[in-house]
Amino acid sequence: MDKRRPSDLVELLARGDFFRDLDPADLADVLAAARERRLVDDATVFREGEPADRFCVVSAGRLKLTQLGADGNEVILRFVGPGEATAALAIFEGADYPVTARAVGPTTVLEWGRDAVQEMLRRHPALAVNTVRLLSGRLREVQERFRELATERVAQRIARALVRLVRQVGRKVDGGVLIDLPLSRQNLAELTGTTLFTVSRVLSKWEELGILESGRERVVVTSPHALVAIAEDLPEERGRGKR
Amino acid sequence: MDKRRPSDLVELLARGDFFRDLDPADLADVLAAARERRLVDDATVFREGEPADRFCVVSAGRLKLTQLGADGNEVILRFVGPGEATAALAIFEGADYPVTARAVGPTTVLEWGRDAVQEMLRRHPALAVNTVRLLSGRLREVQERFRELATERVAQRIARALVRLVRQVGRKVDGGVLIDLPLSRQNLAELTGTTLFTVSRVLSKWEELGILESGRERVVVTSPHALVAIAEDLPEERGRGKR
DNA sequence: GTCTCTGGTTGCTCCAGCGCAAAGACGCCC
DNA sequence: GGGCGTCTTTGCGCTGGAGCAACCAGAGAC
Repeated sequence: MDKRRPSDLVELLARGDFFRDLDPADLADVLAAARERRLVDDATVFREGEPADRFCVVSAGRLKLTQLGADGNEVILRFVGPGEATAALAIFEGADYPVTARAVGPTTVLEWGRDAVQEMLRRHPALAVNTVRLLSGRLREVQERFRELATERVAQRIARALVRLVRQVGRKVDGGVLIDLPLSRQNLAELTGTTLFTVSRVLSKWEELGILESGRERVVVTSPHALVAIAEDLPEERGRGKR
Repeated sequence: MDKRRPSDLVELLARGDFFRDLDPADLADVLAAARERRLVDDATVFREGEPADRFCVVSAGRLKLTQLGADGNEVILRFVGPGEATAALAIFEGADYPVTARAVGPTTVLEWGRDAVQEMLRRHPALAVNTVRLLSGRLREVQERFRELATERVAQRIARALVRLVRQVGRKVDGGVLIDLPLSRQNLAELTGTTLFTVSRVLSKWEELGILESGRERVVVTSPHALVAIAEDLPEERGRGKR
């Protein structure tokens, strides 16, 4: 993670969601305009409400995007992994960041100021299309989660969150898939709109049922299938088709 | 609403969120590529899951965007008024509509096929920026509502929904502001992730308190101030600062 | 090894809000 | 203007899950 060479970064960007379809020469250009920033665990990249003046791509590690409610309780909107972009709205004058971004573990990000972003967009019109695609995807995902929150019960939402995390940061280990991210009960609660108590209870139950194993900030899904069944509210396994 | 002339439409688009910053000549061009479609109340423009092949701007009336959950219960994502665009993702090949759009009352929309949209984008790069701005705005709004749903209680959410509706479709009448849209308890429930029963109870209480007057599919806010206070959880009025 | 700190568990209580049923009120159509 | 269908209200019971407190466990720190 330390001996990162420019060519690695070029490859990362080429694979990422924002700069794809740019040829390597252009990527090198783009990269030249970036500033790399190293963050320690839990460092803040930008804060909700601040004027959005820079656009950012994770080059290593991971970011957590959150929003805070009135009385201090947070909501996790999503995690941003290597190659992924965030703060696309930094393109405009006058906008504020709608979320706070914090590092999950040691993390490095590439940042571009607004001017640089606009310059890039002008030079590479394909980027505009990528931006739109990216935003559409995010929008769809949040809408989806909104619907879930509005219509599903807690267990189902937790199952969905876990399934997503497995897909996003799952790592095969023996006995199952590890969610490769320090993930506390509190975190899961903030992802699903519930409390750490309820999450704890639900996970305990699933552990009894052999669906997963969990420890301190650690979840290993041993039966992804069963989890999906719960997430999708399929009658699977025992007839738990409640609602 | 019937004797709509092209010049009216040009003006509508110029004021709308998607085509702003185009000059009238270009707008006429753009308009020439559109198809106008008249819809009766509750007619479907497009359905969740269908391949997204057309982009659309409301020219008169209003659309309701919904998503359905597993067992038939719906969620209302937002209303789309005259001049507003929707289905921006129709720009891409292969995407499906993530929501269903239905007319609220007699409505007319302008539609463009994907090819036409891409042609427009190519000819008028400013449109790409508008698209990004538009999507950013939507994203921020949904994220906001997600946070509310995750952290706030029902009454507060209903207050917020009403405040938004007042801003969006409020019409001054004597004694307050009418929400100019047939709005049933069920609708409010689908906007706020609750049930029509709870909405009914809450509205009754507020009616007693003199905050609003409501009838069949009709809400007149008589004290917007009080409603905002509830929405923002300010200590306002009586000391009801629960939570 | 022990101390401390953070995170997890679990029992208990309580209540916001859901779900249902039955009755009421409106608007509309013929 | 009478009937009907849709929307609304309200009482009642019930429960999912919040909130708290007390306790437990593992991981560093020293």
